[in-house]
Amino acid sequence: MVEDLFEQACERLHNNDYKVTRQREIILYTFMANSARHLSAEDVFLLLKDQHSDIGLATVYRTLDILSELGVIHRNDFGDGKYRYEITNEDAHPHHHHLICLDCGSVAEFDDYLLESLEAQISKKNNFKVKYHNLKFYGYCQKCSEKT
Amino acid sequence: MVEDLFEQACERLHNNDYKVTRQREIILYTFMANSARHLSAEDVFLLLKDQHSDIGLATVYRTLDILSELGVIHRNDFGDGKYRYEITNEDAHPHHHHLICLDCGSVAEFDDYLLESLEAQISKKNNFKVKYHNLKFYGYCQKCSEKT
DNA sequence: CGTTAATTGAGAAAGCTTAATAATTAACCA
DNA sequence: TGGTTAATTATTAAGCTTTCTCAATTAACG
Repeated sequence: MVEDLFEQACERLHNNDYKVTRQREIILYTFMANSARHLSAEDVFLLLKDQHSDIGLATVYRTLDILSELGVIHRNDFGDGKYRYEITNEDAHPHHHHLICLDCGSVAEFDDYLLESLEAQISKKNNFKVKYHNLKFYGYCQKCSEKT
Repeated sequence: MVEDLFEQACERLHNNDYKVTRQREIILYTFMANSARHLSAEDVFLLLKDQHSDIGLATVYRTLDILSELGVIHRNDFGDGKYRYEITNEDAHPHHHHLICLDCGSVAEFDDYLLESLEAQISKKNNFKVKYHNLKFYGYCQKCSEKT
């Protein structure tokens, strides 16, 4: 199952004329090992620093671009000035959206089955071909609510 | 009505110990005169270039921060690397969300009355105090759909 | 009006991301 | 299996939006 994700990613690289390089493999494994987190480019770079200090920051950025273009990872913008990525795994963790705490910055998740019908309505009403949507709720998580 | 917006904004500045300066007035008028657009800081700066070339870019940024903090304008992030602002006018143009064309970058709008109940559900289910939400649909506008 | 603290303009600096380039390497084929 | 070729890489510099610094200016209050 986990291996499937890796194999699938390599296949996508191959099918799109990208080479399966050591650096790309390592970055892929990093996302698989941190599937619960939302990693920025620098997060990834720092995670590699000990074991793979030869991998440059620019390579991390380029790899994140390619992997998100291929849908292997998903790019999020939580409004904190940097993009954050998470591995895509529709089986174990289907399409979802985010709850962002305005106080501590923590990110929780919720699934979005409720949005499907809304998307159809919007498309029809506005003559707009929706490809994807993006929904974020900002507020205060339980911990931060209790603090005050 | 239009004057109300201006008066209201000045009042909010005053109530929050901000001064009503010439620069802030001019930037406010710029937003009122471009209520249909989503202006970036540089857009505003360029609009002022002819008549008010003495107003610096830093002042524009600072003013946008204050006005959006006070809710006079609203800050949008359409994912193109810069923030875009529009004047808030709940009477003439109630709370709404955006349809962003992946081809030409145009931004259309739709109202969001459908989201209110979803927000309540999310709050309850996740123990998360929602303050506001942000919904964007990405896809292709009618024009760009017809091109192909 | 004079005083005072906020605001301003200009330019430097920060922070994230993207090029440029010369050296390295994955992938294909003989 | 080894040679060839074009993609990929590390490093460094550069780009872009936004924020900071600071001396000079100005709005607001009495």
